[in-house]
Amino acid sequence: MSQIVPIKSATLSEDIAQQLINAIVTGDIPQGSKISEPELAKRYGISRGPLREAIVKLEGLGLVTRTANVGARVIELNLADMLDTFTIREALEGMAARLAASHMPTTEVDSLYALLDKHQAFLDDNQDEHYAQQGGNDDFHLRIIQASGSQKLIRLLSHELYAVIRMYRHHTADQRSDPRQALREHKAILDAIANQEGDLAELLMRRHISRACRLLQQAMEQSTHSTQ
Amino acid sequence: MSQIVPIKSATLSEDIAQQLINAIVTGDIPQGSKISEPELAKRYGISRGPLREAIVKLEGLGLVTRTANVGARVIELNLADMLDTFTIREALEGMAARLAASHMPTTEVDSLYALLDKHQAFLDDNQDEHYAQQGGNDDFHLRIIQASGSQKLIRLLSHELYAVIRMYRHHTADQRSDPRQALREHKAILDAIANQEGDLAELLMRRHISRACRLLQQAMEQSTHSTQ
DNA sequence: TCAAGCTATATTGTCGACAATGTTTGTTTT
DNA sequence: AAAACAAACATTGTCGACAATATAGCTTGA
Repeated sequence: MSQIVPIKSATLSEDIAQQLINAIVTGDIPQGSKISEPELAKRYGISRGPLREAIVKLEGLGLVTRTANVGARVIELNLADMLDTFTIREALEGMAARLAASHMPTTEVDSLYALLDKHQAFLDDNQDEHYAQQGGNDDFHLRIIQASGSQKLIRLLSHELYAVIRMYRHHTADQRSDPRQALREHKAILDAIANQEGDLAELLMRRHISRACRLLQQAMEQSTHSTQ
Repeated sequence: MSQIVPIKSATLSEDIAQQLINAIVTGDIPQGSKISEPELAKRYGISRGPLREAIVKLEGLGLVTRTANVGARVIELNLADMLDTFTIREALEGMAARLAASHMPTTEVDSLYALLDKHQAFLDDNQDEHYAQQGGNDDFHLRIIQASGSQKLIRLLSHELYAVIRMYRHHTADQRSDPRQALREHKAILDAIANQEGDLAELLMRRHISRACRLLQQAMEQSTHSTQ
């Protein structure tokens, strides 16, 4: 439970915040565990000042909860919270798809089609399936979010929600996703965006996320205790 | 530009954060202005430690932006950002209405009908019209959000987004809202929720917010310079 | 033996001071 | 006179120490 790799940011506080985010998302700092300021300060070799600022930021990201005069704890993952998280994601990312349908330039549309073709090739070759399944999936989604042009959507989704979502993925060993089905859905969404059909794009994105949610739910119900 | 009323919270940091939120939302600390740590620390009679933690929290709420080694500034209100904000609100609060249609107990439905009746009475008597127009409006919306049962929706909307929305209201003098039309829309939304028609409730809520957004937009375009 | 209260310990919250970075002012040079 | 450099100043970032609160362990009493 370590990996104290300095990320060299402008300020110690940001640096530590990023390290803590990584540590929590990957499970390096386990869910539900207490955040001890003296311990972490010693581990990272900093004082408690910037560390506390980082913790306040984590609270804002919803990765830890704080109680006055008691301290911070990493959130605990459970089914209800996961469903809650994906409800938000469905609403926001559906809206992002709608906006992308109006805003996305044709060059970016083409670029995304190329990306999906690459995913298709990965699947056909069965080569590095995991990439297409995880990173590739996020890649597509993040670019749709970017294309929405909404600064607040970008921040809420890319920087805040996705931390928790990745945390759920990391903590759910078995990922019974169906990459080919996901890719089909991605293509349908992109088609709608290319045709500037905002309503349809939103609808398809919401269904797509809802389906991913159900898959994750099944995986979680399967391994109720293996996730601790 | 003062009002240093202690709010007596468990911790100085929370206290100051709440005071700063109020000060920014009401315009006591003007939009775009620099947040000087020494100045504020002296004004509130605290040290810079808890003040900085409060500022980090404000950054998380999107009320200030920070630059490393330079400091924090209050956000600047403008049309694009307002439209962006209401886009998020439309997506999230639409989802809240949908969930409320499934979750809201009949007792709460009745209670909300009573609330709307009270608003109706206020309007008919033309007595304290401003209350029904502002506080009452928020009252209704916040209770729908509560009824969604989603902790994350409640937090995102009630605690984060609404701060910025209130800021826009405070900074836009002329509020050409049509309280009677708003009330009609509220009733329609509540009807859909009472009938457990989630799709309809979401649709109506989104239209309702979209309309409020357009009204605010007109008011802002009117007084482009009076809002500074 | 268990519960309640007290004491000792550890952790969080706050403070003032120092270091590092940005900003402003004044000077010099072209 | 304008631009570039330098020094003085102010602000932010970080630190270690102290105060306040919570937790753990021990003692006492029923």
